[in-house]
Amino acid sequence: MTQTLRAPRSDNRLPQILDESARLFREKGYAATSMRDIATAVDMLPGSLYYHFAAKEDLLVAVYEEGVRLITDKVRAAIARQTDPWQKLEAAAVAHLEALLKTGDYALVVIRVLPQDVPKAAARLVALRDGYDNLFAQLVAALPLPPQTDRQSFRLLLLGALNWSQHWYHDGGRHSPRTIARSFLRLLREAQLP
Amino acid sequence: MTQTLRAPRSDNRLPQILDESARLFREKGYAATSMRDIATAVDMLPGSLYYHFAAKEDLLVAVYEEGVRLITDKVRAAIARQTDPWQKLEAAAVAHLEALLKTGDYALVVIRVLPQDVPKAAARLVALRDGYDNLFAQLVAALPLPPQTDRQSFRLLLLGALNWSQHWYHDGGRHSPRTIARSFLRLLREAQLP
DNA sequence: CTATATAACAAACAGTCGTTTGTTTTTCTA
DNA sequence: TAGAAAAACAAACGACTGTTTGTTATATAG
Repeated sequence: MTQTLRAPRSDNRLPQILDESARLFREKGYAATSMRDIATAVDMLPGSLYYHFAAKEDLLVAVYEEGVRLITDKVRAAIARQTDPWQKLEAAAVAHLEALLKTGDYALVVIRVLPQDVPKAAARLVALRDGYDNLFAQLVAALPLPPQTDRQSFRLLLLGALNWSQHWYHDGGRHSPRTIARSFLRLLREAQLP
Repeated sequence: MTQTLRAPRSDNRLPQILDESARLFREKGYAATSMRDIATAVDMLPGSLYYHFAAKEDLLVAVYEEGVRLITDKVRAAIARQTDPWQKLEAAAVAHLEALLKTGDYALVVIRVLPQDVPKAAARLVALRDGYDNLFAQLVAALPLPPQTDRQSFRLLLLGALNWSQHWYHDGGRHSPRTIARSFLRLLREAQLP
């Protein structure tokens, strides 16, 4: 067999394209970010981007996938270090929020760009998010809660509040992502204590 | 004094323009909605919209203001019917969520369009939102909570979860906006009971 | 009835959009 | 070092963008 595929060039600029795309998609949103914006940011001509991505939507999907992968990895790693169900959930919440607010732009794109903004790729984005949501559903399922507790609402309450924090969080604030996540969880946990 | 101002025409089409703008801004977002989209929806020519609004941004601000007014009115009315602090908050949460998920498009534009999407009007939008947030801050301040409770986190947790519900709520679901708001509040309240 | 403010049309403006095409430069492999 | 693949440039395509301008129809007040 002949080696038909060549190794990618060493100074690959694809990461840079993704980085700047993530930054712009997060800052301005998907629709308001033009391919020319991205091209300018990476110091290329607009057409050159189409060597790496067939369409603007594919560029977003790539950023989105990387964002989901990033959050998922962080949360999985955080969970693995704990054994107690409540501590697992707290670790997950902290990791989730730190991924959103500290990791950078990829993660924020995931919760800022709506699937409906990218009709042709919407189903793919929704599937990616659902897979992640399932992670939290399992954590909540493992909690020792009173039998009448609505675990779905519990998950939606926590995850919604965490995701919404992007709108009011700012870097120099009194609370870090870690303390925010912890104080949310404390408010929720005290409900279930004797 | 002479009457220089004339009464507006009876079949004023301004409400229709606002309605369709709200619908489109909610469905597609601000950037992805064109003036031609709106003009088509109200069966006008694009240029005719500029008789009513000087710019696209002004159209958004008008929708946004109406949205804030709508939510605020609903919540204020709901609060007024209650006396107990917890019941006031629950009534406010229910009204808030019903305004978002049942009232229509105006209210959703308020939490779906980010101020940063409209640079020239951003400050105005932020001010409108802050005024509304203050309403909830007062309700939380009135709650009989243990002294060590972080009331700011409490408010952000509740309001964030309520606002995020737009992303997963769908009309035919098992839970109505009212039951969602109530179950969120129950999860939060049980923490503070003896 | 007529004057006038209201509200729309009709048509275009310059600029930007995502994308395509053909060509050139750069880099790695054999 | 020659050849090929990778990665960029250069330039344009048609469609669409927010907006402006001049004109026309319509309703209402005097």
